[in-house]
Amino acid sequence: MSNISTIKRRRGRPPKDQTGFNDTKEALLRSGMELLTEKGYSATGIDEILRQVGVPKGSFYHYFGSKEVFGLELIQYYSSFFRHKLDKFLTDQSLSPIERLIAFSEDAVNGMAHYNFKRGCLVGNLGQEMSALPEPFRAQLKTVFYDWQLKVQKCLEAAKEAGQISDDVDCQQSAYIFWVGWEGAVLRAKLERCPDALIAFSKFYLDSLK
Amino acid sequence: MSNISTIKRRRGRPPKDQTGFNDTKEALLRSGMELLTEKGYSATGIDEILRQVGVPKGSFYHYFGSKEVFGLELIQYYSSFFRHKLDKFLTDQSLSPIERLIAFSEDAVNGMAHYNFKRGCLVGNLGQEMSALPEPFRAQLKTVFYDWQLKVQKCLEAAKEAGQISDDVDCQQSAYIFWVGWEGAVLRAKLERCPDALIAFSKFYLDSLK
DNA sequence: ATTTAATTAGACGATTGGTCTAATATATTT
DNA sequence: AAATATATTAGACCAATCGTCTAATTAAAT
Repeated sequence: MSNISTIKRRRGRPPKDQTGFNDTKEALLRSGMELLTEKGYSATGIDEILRQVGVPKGSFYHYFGSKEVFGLELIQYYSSFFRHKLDKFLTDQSLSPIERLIAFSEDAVNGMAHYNFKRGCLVGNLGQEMSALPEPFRAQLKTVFYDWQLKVQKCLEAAKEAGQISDDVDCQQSAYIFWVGWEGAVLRAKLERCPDALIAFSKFYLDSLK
Repeated sequence: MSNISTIKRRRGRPPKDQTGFNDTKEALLRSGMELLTEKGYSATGIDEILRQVGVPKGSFYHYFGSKEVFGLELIQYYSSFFRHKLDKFLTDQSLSPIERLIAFSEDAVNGMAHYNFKRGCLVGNLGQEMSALPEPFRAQLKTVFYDWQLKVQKCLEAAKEAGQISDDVDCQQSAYIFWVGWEGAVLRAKLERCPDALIAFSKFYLDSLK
């Protein structure tokens, strides 16, 4: 099921570690990311995360003041993970701008297929749950979407420059629409356990740019 | 907050009621619909529904064998509620086919605004939560989407007939896309607590039909 | 009048969620 | 090296949640 390391940690203050890399905290975030992209915030219990990582509750509350704080850090964690993925595709100079968008969407299809369409997008999941979430989540999630939107916008501008898309396209607005629709497609792909919605939306969207 | 009737019910077998209308069961479904469209399945507790309606647990488990059964009935309840709304707009003969779609989306904007963008779409919410839900939910949700899709498809075919949209439009595929994107827009509207996404997607979609 | 059916009332046990304090081990200071 | 401070784990604890089950109440059916 999951391949998170469950090495037993020693009690007490750990020996100095110049790498500055925190194993337990990292593992908690990784596990949280897995579980929350699958089931969302409310449906995921702390105990579940703990069990998966193999640490007791004390560790969790040592690193995170509460589930809410954990959630907020997780958004950051996920968003920086996803930002890299986006950059990898959307600034790939070996591809034309439109090819970059296609590459991103193909990768997403593969990614979702890899987990049998059980995992979606953390940001989308949390957005859907918004009214059950602590209010501070909202601002954070909006910021993340805006960040992603900018990256798509840049890519569209490059496409326009290259004459791949119509001059009439409003790149900012169109990038906004992309994420609106894309999250809908991810949702639907999870429901149908198949990539149809992702593929269909991607095609539909790219056609609209001509 | 909520205006569900919390009339105290009498204990014991109720007097015969030829209307066949069940007050308590109806109230539980109504309350469930409110809470689940806001917070989803996992985040909503049975006790919360009970409290809102003002009945004890015994009543709940008298009418519904389990939370799962309740959820499944709720999907039916919501879907028939929504079907009426869809029909009201999408078969309104006083409007042109495209105007019907516009009317639907305007009504949705008003509806969401009315609840301060806290409530979304029950079916979308549950779709997002899918991996945390009992498996029988999946088939039911897919069926509902298919039903809605057919209604939009009919409307698009009428639009084509009337020469309002391009002959090239694949009405079935386009109706599918509509719901993919629309659910994304609802999600986003909830997150941003404003109708921008709904309006933007609606415009974008209609433009694509030309 | 008696029995049967429908419904509410709410106690109960198992499980889980989140918080908090104590125990333990290493680092730092003197 | 003894004393103190810091980092981390261990897990007790209480409140809430879920689902079950029995009793109580009322009306219908016989």
